Amino acid sequence: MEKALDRNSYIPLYAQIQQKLRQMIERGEIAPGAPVPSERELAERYGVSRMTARQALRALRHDGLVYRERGIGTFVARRKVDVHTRNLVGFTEDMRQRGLKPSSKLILLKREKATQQIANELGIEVGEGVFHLERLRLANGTPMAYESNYIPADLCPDLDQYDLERDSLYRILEEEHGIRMQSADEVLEAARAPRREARYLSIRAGSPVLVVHRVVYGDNGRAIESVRTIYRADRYRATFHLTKNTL
Amino acid sequence: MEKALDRNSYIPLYAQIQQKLRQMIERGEIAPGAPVPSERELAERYGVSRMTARQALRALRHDGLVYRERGIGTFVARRKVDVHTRNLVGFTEDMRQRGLKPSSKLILLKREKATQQIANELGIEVGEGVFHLERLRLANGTPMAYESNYIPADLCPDLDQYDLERDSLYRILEEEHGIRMQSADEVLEAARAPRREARYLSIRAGSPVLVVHRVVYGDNGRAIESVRTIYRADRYRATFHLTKNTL
DNA sequence: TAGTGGTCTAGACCACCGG
DNA sequence: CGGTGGTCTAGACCACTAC
Repeated sequence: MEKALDRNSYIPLYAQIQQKLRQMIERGEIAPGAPVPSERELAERYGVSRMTARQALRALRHDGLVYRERGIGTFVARRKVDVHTRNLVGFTEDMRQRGLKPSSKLILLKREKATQQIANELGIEVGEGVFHLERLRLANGTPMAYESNYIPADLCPDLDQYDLERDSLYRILEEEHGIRMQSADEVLEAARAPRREARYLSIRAGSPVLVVHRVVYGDNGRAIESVRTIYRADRYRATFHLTKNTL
Repeated sequence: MEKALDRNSYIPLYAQIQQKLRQMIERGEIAPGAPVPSERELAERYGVSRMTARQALRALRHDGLVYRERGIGTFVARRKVDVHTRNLVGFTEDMRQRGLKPSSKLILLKREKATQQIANELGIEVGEGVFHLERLRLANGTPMAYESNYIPADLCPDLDQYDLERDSLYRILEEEHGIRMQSADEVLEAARAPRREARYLSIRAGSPVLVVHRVVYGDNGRAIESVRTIYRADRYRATFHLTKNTL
């Protein structure tokens, strides 16, 4: 039954329960609309307090996998649209979740001084060092997006030492520099493709594109990067799951 | 000092604390980057347990108003981009949050039988009754978006009795029929404006538009509506706040 | 009435950080 | 060292739902 939790693990108990339930749901062992074990049942089954079981269910609800009805129970959500949940991942992971093979072509990697606008977005002073990174992003070998990043240079002074065609920026920041993303603000708009980016994307200048501007914050509240991504409108749609903030 | 909570209110204690803190932050009484009272301090100040104070801070973090650092404290977030948090609100409330005056022009309100696609999106059977609602949405009197809704008819059989030019659909569903939204899936893409909608929006056919498809779920997990909104790209940008799901 | 989720208590230990 | 947030306990009462 593999019901036991590892109480010595560095993974919190609620996260272990969450993980088990997530697997059961994603494998289809619990059908959409069918009930998930109640808080009290989970608590008894795994030998934890009800508050701990509750935390697992709350996280699943936040991800949109279940919905909860007072007085009735917790049920597997019946999703109607394709959802890749878009949980604060980079291009590399985003493409993988969509079943596509990501790759990159490095266009530019240069240390610059922050302009007024970039400084503002990153919460640093004008003139401070930033890395400016531009990459063409491909999915299964064809152009998907054109991405322009600005990263405060002091966060990662050796960024130009890495192979940013093959490596993931987020992986470098997280695994090599211990910088973890915690949240992000995103602004999405439709626009006409500028000539230069259109050429890289193999589309006609003026074609509609989806422009995503994202500022990512680390767990110390500092802005980690400001990135503008221009997606081909015919190849990319952004998906989100929204919840009422009664957490 | 107005520190007291109303323990007889139907508003939970954590929500009352959350509300007070939110006000203080939005009024600028606590500067960006400055610390918010700690969990233990809030607990003592308001005479609640630490778990209750914690729940208030967790909700504020989910909304992106604060960030938390283990071993240090909780701080007011330094936001870099304009954020209207887009917390599962309708057009009416969205515009108000942006400081614009919303209005509507009713184009169509008709009871129809669900097509395969609509039935699929709403999780009902093909041929079941749905209301089809189309409205031109204005902000400060100028066209902002063209919206096409489908709502299961059994949720609100008298929908055609309301004045949907002046009333908010979400208000009717919530206040008149007790149907509360709980979550939604959204898919955003850029496209060219179709001729018909372009005319309503006063833009040229083929101009770029932002297309938002949203399926809203109620607190019983049922789909409440499926809506496609075509926004003028030059007037509208969608904003989101994303958080790592470590709630 | 029995079961559910929502809220709340009054503690506890831990890892982490600053001085 | 004291303070912070992160986790966890073992209860409790409530509103709500279904039977």
